[in-house]
Amino acid sequence: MLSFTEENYLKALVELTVFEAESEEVGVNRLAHCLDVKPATVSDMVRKLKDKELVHYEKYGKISLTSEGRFKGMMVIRRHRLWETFLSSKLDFSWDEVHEIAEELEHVHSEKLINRLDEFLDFPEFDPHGDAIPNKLGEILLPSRKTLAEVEVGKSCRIIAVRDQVEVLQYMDRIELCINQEVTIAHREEFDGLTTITHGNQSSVVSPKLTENIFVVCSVCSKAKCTCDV
Amino acid sequence: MLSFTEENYLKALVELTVFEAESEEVGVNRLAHCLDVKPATVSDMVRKLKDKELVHYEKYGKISLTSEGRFKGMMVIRRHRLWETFLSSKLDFSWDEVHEIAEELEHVHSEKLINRLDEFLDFPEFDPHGDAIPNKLGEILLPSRKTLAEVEVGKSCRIIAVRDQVEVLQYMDRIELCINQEVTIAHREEFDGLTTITHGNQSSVVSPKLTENIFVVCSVCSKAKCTCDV
DNA sequence: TATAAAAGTTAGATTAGTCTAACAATTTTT
DNA sequence: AAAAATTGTTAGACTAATCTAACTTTTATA
Ligand SMILES: [Mn+2]
Ligand SMILES: [Mn+2]
Ligand SMILES: [Mn+2]
Ligand SMILES: [Mn+2]
Repeated sequence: MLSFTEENYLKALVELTVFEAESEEVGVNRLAHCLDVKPATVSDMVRKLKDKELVHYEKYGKISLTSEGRFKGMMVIRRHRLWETFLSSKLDFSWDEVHEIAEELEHVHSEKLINRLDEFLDFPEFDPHGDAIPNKLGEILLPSRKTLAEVEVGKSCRIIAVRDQVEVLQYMDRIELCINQEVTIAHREEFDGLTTITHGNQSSVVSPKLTENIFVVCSVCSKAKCTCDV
Repeated sequence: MLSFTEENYLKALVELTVFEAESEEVGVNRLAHCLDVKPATVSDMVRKLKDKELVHYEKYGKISLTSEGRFKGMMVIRRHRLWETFLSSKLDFSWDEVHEIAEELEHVHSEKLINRLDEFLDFPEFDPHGDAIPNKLGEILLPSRKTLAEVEVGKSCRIIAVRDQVEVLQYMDRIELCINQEVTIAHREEFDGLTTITHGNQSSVVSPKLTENIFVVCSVCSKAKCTCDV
């Protein structure tokens, strides 16, 4: 059985090498920063994960997941996102509250529990932040998506996901932006990226700090399967 | 924030000094046995819990809970029993499966979560094994109850709770005994305590190993409030 | 290509929780 | 009340996860 710590390393590795997907491998410093520990700590731990055949790694080299490591990490993310969905849809938590609680729930190991929960929730495809939920085989839909910061002036798009950070989520609530909403880029200031968007009957001026954390697809694509460029 | 380990010590102390209630205090050996660790380990840990003002304790003396320790321990039990109820009533787990999973879920700390869960379950009074669920103030109903082994021959009683142990629960399923069921003591062998009971249309011969783990009240009393002797 | 910068490793320390083995205090029995 | 049994404590060791500080390797740059 993996410890909390080991599970968190695998989860971070999936996020860095599968979701962010600049590359399938990652350095010690990057992983350390992501887990908020020192590189020395990661150096040690990665050796342990290698002994357990959860990562590929050679001294001074890059870290990547084995297929077992990837599966185990994906299961942590599956649990995290299913619990977030449960908290949101059954216990009426708001989307900015669920992450913190799911950080604990994701480490409850019972496989039967998570599959029953999945069924109880009617096999949801996405969590409250629009992130796809891996299935019990560890497979996940990775829709091609852009950030709102990348959409050209004049174009329209639909929000399909948001980075799961309390400040982002609360800010979006405040200006009444939400998932599935149609947004049009009315104007973008070259100087600082300040963007004027229209959504619903409103118009807001937002900074890249927000737009870089909002993921969109072009308006005409279906939420689940969009593969076009916005 | 308390660690898993500290929470398990407090939970065990509540079980020994509140529920079993031979006495409000307990020795190092007894607690060690209950937690499946060595007395040396408990000696150390109890000093730590004393520093945190969770227990009363003097070297070579007995251990007892402070009111803060009692409250914190009671909250662990509240979480345990609410999750067991959730697993049983919402996710269709059988009563012998829920304990193991609740041992992990009970350490998820969010107070808001547990109060929302309580509401979602419609404020249940008892868990699937008939044990009362402490309220958010740490108060709990401790109904006077006997074990089935103590009921006299010829008398009838109703099962209100069962010790939460997989083997006991599975055995009861097998002979079709369950909570709220009416049972009559038809005969008891002096020699070895083997007891013949009638329940429903059946009759079974059961040993003290079973009857000592089944809690009952007299038939006419209400489940929740019985204070009479069977 | 030599040097500087960045990235990564190692050694040694710390904390939590556990153990065994030896010892000490308390309680029970004779 | 002395001896025996039980109960509890301490010392020393171990593992997991972390840190800092010093050192080494790799990469980038002048
Ligand atoms: Mn999250
Ligand atoms: Mn999420
Ligand atoms: Mn239980
Ligand atoms: Mn129970």
